Amino acid sequence: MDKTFDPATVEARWRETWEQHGWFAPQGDGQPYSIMIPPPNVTGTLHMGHAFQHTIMDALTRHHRMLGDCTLWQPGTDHAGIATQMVVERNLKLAGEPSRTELGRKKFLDKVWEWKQQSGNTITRQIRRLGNSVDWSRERFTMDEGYSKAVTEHFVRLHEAGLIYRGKRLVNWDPVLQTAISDLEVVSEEENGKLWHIRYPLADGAKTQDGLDYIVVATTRPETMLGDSAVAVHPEDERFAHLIGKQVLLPLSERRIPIVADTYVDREFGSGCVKITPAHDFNDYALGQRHDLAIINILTDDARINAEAPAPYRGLDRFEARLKIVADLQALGLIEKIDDHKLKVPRGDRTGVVVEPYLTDQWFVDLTRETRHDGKPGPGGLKAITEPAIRVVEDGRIKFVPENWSNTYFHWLRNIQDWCISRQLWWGHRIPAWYDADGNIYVARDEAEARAKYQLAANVSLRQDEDVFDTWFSSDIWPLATLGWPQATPELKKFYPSSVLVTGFDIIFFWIARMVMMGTYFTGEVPFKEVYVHGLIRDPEGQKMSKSKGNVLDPLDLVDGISLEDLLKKRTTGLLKPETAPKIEKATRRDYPKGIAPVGVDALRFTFAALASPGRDIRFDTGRAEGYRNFCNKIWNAARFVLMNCEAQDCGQDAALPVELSVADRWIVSRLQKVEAEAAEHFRSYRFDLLAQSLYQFIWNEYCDWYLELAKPAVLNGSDLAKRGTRRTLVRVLETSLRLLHPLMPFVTEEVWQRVAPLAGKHGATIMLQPYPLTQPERIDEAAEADVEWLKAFILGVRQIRGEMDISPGKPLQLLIQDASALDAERIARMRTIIDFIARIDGLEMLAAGAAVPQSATALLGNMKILVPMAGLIDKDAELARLDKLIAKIEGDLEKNEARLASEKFSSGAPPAVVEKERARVAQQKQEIETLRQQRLSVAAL
RNA sequence: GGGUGCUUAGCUCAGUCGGUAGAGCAUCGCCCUUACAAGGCGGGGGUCGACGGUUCGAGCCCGUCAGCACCCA
Repeated sequence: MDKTFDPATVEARWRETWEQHGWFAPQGDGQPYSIMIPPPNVTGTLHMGHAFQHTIMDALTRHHRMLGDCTLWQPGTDHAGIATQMVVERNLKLAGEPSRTELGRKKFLDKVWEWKQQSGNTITRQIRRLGNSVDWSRERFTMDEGYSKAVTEHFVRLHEAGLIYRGKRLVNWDPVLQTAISDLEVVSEEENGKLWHIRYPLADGAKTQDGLDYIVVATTRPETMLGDSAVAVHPEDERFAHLIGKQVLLPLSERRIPIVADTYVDREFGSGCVKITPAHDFNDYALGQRHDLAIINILTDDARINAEAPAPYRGLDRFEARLKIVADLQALGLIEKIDDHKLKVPRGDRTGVVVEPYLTDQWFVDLTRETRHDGKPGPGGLKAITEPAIRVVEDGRIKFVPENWSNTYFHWLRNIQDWCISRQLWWGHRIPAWYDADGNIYVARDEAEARAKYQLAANVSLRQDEDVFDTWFSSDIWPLATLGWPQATPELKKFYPSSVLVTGFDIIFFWIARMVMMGTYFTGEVPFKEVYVHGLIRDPEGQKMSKSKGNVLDPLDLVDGISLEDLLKKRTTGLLKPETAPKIEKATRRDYPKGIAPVGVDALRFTFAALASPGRDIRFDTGRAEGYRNFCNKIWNAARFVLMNCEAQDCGQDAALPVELSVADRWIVSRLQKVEAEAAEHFRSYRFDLLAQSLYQFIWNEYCDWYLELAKPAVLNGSDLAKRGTRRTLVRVLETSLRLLHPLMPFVTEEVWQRVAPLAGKHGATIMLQPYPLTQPERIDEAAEADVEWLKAFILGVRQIRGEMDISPGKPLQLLIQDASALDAERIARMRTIIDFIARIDGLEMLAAGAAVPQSATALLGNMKILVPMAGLIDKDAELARLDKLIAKIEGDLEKNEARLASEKFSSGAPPAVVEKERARVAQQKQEIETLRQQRLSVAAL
């Protein structure tokens, strides 16, 4: 074996072997365990969030596979309608090719498929590199034929059940993409704007209380006044009570519009009068419905002023129109004042342009009605879809981890709106609805079925709806359709419901809730039993990682390493705002002055696991990853040691031969049982951080730091029986540790296991199909643990003297022991070989109580004094300083403890056992101080 | 405005049942000791955000406040 672990070669070899052997596919007749991958965007690339999420899913998958479950991790990708269409459009533009609209629908879609062929395997290749054990033979894409059929099917069935309707509604309209987008795709942030106070003249000679012939409305969007159909005041606002029912003359448009009263109006805001534009504001729309107001749309699809508006404004962009309107109003003397104003501006999350509330025909899933929207008998969406989706979480059929995410889920579902599922895009599942010349709608699985179903003559010409479904209205059946739904396949029967969904909180609404709705609606069963919600990966400053901020990390750059120059290049090329490059460069130089050192996949995965504390985002720390790379190397070298000492030796594989187990052997086996129990518990509770900590601690601090050292004397000089026992323990504990660790660190464990397993009498083609270690409580040996704890304390005492006296570790020491208890003496006698070896002792003398002691440095172990004679070795002042430090430390503690014990409250209030423990501690500390003081006196007297 | 989470060593984070606060990285000293210098051994480093309450005892339970982050309106 090489002296250091080289991840790259090991990874390349194993990920191919595993996949080629088909070991990722479900096998055996164990109980089913399944995880559906949250399908990444097919044209995307792997980011840190994926790598993190996949680490967790792979750990769970490998764990259950090793437990003998029939385990499926279902992979696949999503077509990501808007995102992909935008990417392809941008590529066309960059390449100077014809635009989407110039190409036309069919040719454009060919281009998208081309792009998918070309870049669609980037992300799956990246997933492979991380060793993720997904069943590639079952890979699905949401635009696959079978999947698309399922999407159509679920739409048609919902439609037949009266849960889908088409209607003219205000939607969020992205004027660049020229499509409706959902609330969830709109991000509203506070921006600096203006509040225009505009005078609306009163009609018919009406006057305000102050005798003015106009009222003032305040608006943040003056251009919408072209579509005003009323002015509203609060019904209890005395200032305007006499004007309710009167009319104003809308400036510029010269239309008469009514003054209405509605409690929606905030009397304190602006002038207390609000202009009402039902076609261009959600609140105004609702108010307009209540008051039966006209709905006047004044915008085109690309947010220009349309022909409804007065001629001078037609064709102007909405922001140009705003300028002109304000100027014209000013010229007319109708601007009362203009204030600075902060307001929430809604922007499309893809384009960043201001989104318009816009009145269009769209398809909706009913989620809010008690009964069917079409008046036919049967439940509406509230009863049929929404309430059942709430109930399955309430009654525990779905459990969120951490639990409190269920509140977010409930809150959203209890305030839900109908779901607009149509998008004015080309890339996606085309809506299976056809229109005849009169605009009648026919919904069916295809045109032929539509004709048959609605008994349409062959000569009736039908035109299919141009729109496609919202991408989430296809991934909502991901757990079903990937398993073959609507067919009742064996896979569906076996793996649905899936065991757990692993995902980020940001898509609780987008995806989780919708899978629950659809899964439960169509099968009566939940799509997954648990939802593990993980945090976000952030940069070292705690910022979200994003391309535009230039702080993204490619997980594979951590795996392979990257130079500062290459990282800079990656982060600053192709920026939407090239002017941010210097800032990005500065931050990058600060965070990664030497670039990023390669750590390998195992270390990256282990880092994610170690940082995966529940309910917490992760600031990614490359230092931590490097620490875990060292852990891989530690394992590697521990294995080298074990192999050097055990290969071609008798390692006790033959169970018939007798063995002798040392106290160290029994200790490490006992500790192993406890770690196995912890691992099981931490997997059960999704505490990957604690799991990582337990395994790291056991392997490094117990197995490597202590057990390998303790084993050395036995392996070198022990009897044949002892050698066999220790070799067997060395090999078995290592082999077991590798299996324990395998779900987190698949590569290094596989590579090492291949070499170590035969020595442990294990034979198998791969560690990934070996049983996961389970605790055997009967092998816990508290006596051995106590012995070794004592032994470690003994050796620590000697090492502290060495360390602080600057005595070289190699220099053999003489020890004197005084005031040993019978147990101390017995332990010394029994473990003498180990003590001599590890502490480098070449003489140990038990002194009688009260015997004269030469000048020595002292360590205490209980009441026992471990003395290192000073002659020629130890500096008097150094020893005095050391003793003073020790004494001061114990005195500090003692003072606190004595005060506590002296308090009446404590001795009468605390449980007797606690008081007793405290007494014993105080007595012990007093004794120690006394001993150390005497020792100090005798050293000082030198 | 409503909600959630966070605040612990210089940095990144654990801390289970309330019983004297831990890890990694960084730092200091010694050591290239036969698995490992990506290492070994030893050390230093803390008013657990603030205040109040419950309790014999609070990092942990309760309340108030501050700061930060996110979600919803």
